[in-house]
Amino acid sequence: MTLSLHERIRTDIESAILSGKLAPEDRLPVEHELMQTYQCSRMTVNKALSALAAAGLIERRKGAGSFVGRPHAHSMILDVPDLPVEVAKRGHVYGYQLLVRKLRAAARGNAEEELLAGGRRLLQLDGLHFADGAPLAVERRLVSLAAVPAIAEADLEKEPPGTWLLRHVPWTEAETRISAVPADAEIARLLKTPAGTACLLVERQTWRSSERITAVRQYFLGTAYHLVARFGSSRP
Amino acid sequence: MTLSLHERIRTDIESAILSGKLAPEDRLPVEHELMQTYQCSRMTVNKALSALAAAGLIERRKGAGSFVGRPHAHSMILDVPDLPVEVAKRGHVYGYQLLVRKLRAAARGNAEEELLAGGRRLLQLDGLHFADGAPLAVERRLVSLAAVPAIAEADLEKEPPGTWLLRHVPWTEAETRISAVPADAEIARLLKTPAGTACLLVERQTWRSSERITAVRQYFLGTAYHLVARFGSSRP
DNA sequence: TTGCGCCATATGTCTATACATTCTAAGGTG
DNA sequence: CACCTTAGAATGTATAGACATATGGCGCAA
Repeated sequence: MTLSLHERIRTDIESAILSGKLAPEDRLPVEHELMQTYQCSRMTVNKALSALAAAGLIERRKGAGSFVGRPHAHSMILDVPDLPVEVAKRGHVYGYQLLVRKLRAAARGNAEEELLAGGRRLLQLDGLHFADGAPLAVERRLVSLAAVPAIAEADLEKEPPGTWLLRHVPWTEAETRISAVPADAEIARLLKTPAGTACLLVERQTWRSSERITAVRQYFLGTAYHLVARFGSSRP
Repeated sequence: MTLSLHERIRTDIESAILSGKLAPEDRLPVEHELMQTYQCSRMTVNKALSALAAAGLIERRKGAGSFVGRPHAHSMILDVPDLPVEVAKRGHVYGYQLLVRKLRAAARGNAEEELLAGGRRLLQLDGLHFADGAPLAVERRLVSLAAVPAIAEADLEKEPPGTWLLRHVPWTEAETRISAVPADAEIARLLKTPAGTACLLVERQTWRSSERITAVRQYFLGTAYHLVARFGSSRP
């Protein structure tokens, strides 16, 4: 793969930063120096530096120069995978079974559900995810019909609602809460495991510019699933 | 705030996509059309579209055109906070107790430990995190003395090693694995909870440009702690 | 009808230049 | 010494043009 010039400049500086050759707060060469170094026009250098700034690796200050940004030491990139894809990637056969499909109003007094419903009805979708035929996770999802009317006609028997939503509904904001809980009687029955088994609980809500789209609770069998978050080196 | 022209083009298209006016797989106007629409040069249009492509909102195919991308599993930002700070933020009093401080060689046959040690010795640091006096998490950490010789002299009785490392050792890469496990006998005893209690297990390794620095396992009391990850489309 | 090659189309990259905007530091003044 | 002004430095934005390269459709030939 031959890199274009601005890509080469970008990766050169990127590796200098990641290897520690350039420390946080260090000043980068100014654009005119890089023009000399790479024998190219300022626009090309600018494109490389702008990309690094967009990625958060450097900070550019008009009139002052470009500086290596401090690594925001407290935030990592968490991949929020599509389950069928993720299961396949781990070499298993994915399966899905829809258990409950129910059009209903928001539960009275449940502020979460009322916010999600937005005055209209909710579609409740409960289901089971399987890996190699064994239960992997129980999913309880609510979808706002106000936000996604099209889902009323979707065929969700084979394709899990998460995948359908991923393919049809763009979102602008999402929040995921991760915790560990013991399986209650029903979760345990569905996952074919003793009650009290440690489960990874993933709760996620998604919005499209302040309009709530869906809220989901996924109970993963603790021993069968894990999430991975990364910082660094995985930059496209 | 007055947007520059390429920002205006970008946000125009972005909102058209997010609002659903432009559906996934739709074709965008070609660059020359946008030049007409906005009465600007091709470079300006190109900058706007390139930014959208870098953000994953659109896909550009040389020779074919630009297309709205399928909404895909966005990566989310996971806050991995410093525990003392996080506990204080939730309004509790933080405490730490060092249980084990042991200089030792890597366990024979344990590939993980041997990689971390890099031929030299490891510092093993086990401890307990408290919130309002109640056990919150058990931590088992290994630090490479090859990478961080200074930690041999650090006072780690009061300050947890994670905080010390954060303040003294820059790192470039980290990987966190999150799962749910039942507490074994020892974890349960330390957390003052029955054996088998659901615990959130956070395993993290950090590197400084391919040199391993530290590996840590933290067992959180499931009912007392959770992690939050966010995705927001608002770019700075 | 099928397959191959060509060409219009669309994006990718780069140049050279121009002017705007913002920050820094030097130097002069009270 | 403190404060203000100002010149220069550095990035931000935009233009017009040039050549490179991948794509897909159309027409021609076997």
